[in-house]
Amino acid sequence: MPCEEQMVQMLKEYGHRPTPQRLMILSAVRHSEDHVTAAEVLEQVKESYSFIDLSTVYRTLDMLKQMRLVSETNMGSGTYAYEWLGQDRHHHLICNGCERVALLEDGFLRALGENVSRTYGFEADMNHIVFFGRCRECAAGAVERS
Amino acid sequence: MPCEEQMVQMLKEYGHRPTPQRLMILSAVRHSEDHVTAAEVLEQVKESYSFIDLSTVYRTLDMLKQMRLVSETNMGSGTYAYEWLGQDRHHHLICNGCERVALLEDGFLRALGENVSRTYGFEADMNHIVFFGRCRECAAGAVERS
DNA sequence: TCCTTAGCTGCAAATCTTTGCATGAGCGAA
DNA sequence: TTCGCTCATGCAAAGATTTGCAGCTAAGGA
Repeated sequence: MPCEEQMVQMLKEYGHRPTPQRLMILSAVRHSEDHVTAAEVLEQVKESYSFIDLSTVYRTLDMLKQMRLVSETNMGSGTYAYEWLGQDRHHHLICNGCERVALLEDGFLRALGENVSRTYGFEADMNHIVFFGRCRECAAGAVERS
Repeated sequence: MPCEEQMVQMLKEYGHRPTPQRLMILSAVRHSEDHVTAAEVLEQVKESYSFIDLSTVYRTLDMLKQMRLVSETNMGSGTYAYEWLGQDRHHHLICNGCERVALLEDGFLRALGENVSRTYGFEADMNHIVFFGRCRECAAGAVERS
């Protein structure tokens, strides 16, 4: 009960209309365990409303990103993952060698964000950052790549 | 003279063949003042070799990225910018509000990179990072977006 | 309640990037 | 130098995301 109303309120606050489509998309992202792609959101919403269009999903996700309710992360090969920004901020380290995904504690980036803010007055969105690079094993394996 | 040979050497070292296409693409990126897009590289290479294909450009840029000779940066609206990684590492702060692009000194990220390396043993590519967020002015302007 | 206006949506098309495949070009061995 | 193998390329098609547009809808004022 409070969840949906809260969302409606939030959208209005930002001058956005709380349309059914938006609420469905919002709910789909919010109640996902993990990152989701736009296509996955589409599938999920289609279960209750089959006329939903992918472009609407993208547009809504973009809006949610602007509102900082959702993070958008480039996962490498041309796809984006979206994630609800709950309390537990976290980030990723993706290895270009073995493609393993490791967790990066928020502390590192929070510190950087504050630093940047102090220096440049720029409020960086440090919500869900991905750094690409090489994990210990692949770095040791030296010169071998894809 | 040394420039081209050096590149050939580098490619071979990594087990890649120094084909004419690759050398042309490489040269195009290397001698660009600023970031370039794949399409811009294509145009430039076409001046000397009109059969070059966009997919070859993408594939080569990807290879150069793996070799850490070039950085790939998501510039927002679905396009990527590529840049030769010379001595002067730098990064960007892009405002989601006014789309202005500001410079971020390398020191901030070098520190973070070393920190991450120490803690996780992960060698992050901190070559050309972009953080999105809000600049001072837009943050002050509060609730107004796209 | 009805009207007006601005904002949204679905659809279709455009962009940008990636991938599959057959042909062709480099490189080392003989 | 020639042969054979592997890697690269160009082309075409597939994916993923963005954009333009006409019709539809929510929200506030009359």
